[in-house]
Amino acid sequence: MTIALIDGNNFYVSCERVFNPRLEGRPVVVLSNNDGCVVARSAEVKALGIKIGTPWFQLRDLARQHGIVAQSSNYALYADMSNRLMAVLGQFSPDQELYSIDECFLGLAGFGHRDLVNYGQAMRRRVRQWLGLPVCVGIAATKTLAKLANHCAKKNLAGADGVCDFGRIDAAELSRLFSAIAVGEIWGVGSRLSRQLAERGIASVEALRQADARILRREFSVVLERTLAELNGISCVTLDEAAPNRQQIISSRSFGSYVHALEPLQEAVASYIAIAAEKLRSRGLLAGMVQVTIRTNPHQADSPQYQRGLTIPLSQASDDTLRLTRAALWGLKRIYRPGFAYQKAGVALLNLSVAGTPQLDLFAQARDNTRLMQTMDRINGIWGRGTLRSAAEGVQQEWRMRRERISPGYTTCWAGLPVARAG
DNA sequence: CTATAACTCTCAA
DNA sequence: CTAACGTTGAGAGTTATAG
Repeated sequence: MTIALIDGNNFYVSCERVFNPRLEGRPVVVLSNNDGCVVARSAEVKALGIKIGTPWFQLRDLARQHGIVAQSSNYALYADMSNRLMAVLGQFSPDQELYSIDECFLGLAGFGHRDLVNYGQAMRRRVRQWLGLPVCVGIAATKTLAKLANHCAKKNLAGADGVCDFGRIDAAELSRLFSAIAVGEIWGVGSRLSRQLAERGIASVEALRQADARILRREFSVVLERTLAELNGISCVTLDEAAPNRQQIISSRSFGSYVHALEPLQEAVASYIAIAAEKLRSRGLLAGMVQVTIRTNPHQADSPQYQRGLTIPLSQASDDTLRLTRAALWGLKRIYRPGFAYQKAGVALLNLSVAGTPQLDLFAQARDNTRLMQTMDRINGIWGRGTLRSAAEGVQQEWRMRRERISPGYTTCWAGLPVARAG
């Protein structure tokens, strides 16, 4: 089996640059929701040593000093660019697994072996020409190795020019290459495992590859044992083209500023339910349980802390925003305590089942507002989310998150387009 | 006791 | 100007609970 992993370079930053070429060559970061932390960095920012996840307010001086441009994240834009990216890459293989917003695997079985580097370069050229986005390509025998090859392509290791095919590198050179890569770069090896492995003298990819499977199994987990097999070219993680149905749908956000009273919390929870329920319906699912959570700011250690959640089972699975909202607000009332500065609320839809095969409740009373929901989704699909919404979501919504540096919805909203004035 | 639900921890992007 | 630290999803392993 041969698998390619294609990954966007600095994806969010690159999306911003497509529509704002003045950002080209300048240090650019994209911030998380609420303009909180750095979630994407241009090469110039990485060169300054700024780490992913750094709170933006800690960077103010450095940013001024180096002229760093910060953008609020614009997920509508990135999702739209992602769809286009996946469509272009899908032209290169009948077997495609969408893995994340900027990554996909392509199955390259039966593509021959000599031309794969060229084939990868062809992908890069087409994506660059059609979308303006830079990507890198990793090619290898397993998903884990393809991810690692992609890392090499990004870092220009082993003479890669944006494409790295482990199939073209001989065993001795591969060993040398792997000895120079930290074990934490491996897919599935996070910070904790890296530390524990290092304590046992396993610090590089090569060291892990040479490790004993039984010992890894005993001292760590099945997962790491699988990773080891994958590193040695034995495929354990299959290419999944059909995305499985969701097990849960979550919508949670921090507030733009602290919230104390119950009413704004109710508005936020109702709004988050509306978002989650819309996603639920778009996937043709029903929720059997609704979970609601609220919490204060855990970073503010000296102010009173409170965190609670409650899961509410529904008598009958539903995709009706109004019914789900009632359940969530019922739960919120039970967990809410006055006297705290709430920083975040969230909802989750759980126990999901496929619509059309409902578990009927003999004693069911209320009926879902199916037609109303369809109408609402259609209107909001045309005019934007929240155009038609339940009164529970509120009007002013002062708790809404900060997005002070948002770019226009270039591909998703007419108002976002720069207009050339006549005369 | 077992089976499962509920919860915690880890990882990923 | 202030003050300010993300979101969503999954799987494995552990603990609590029901029968």
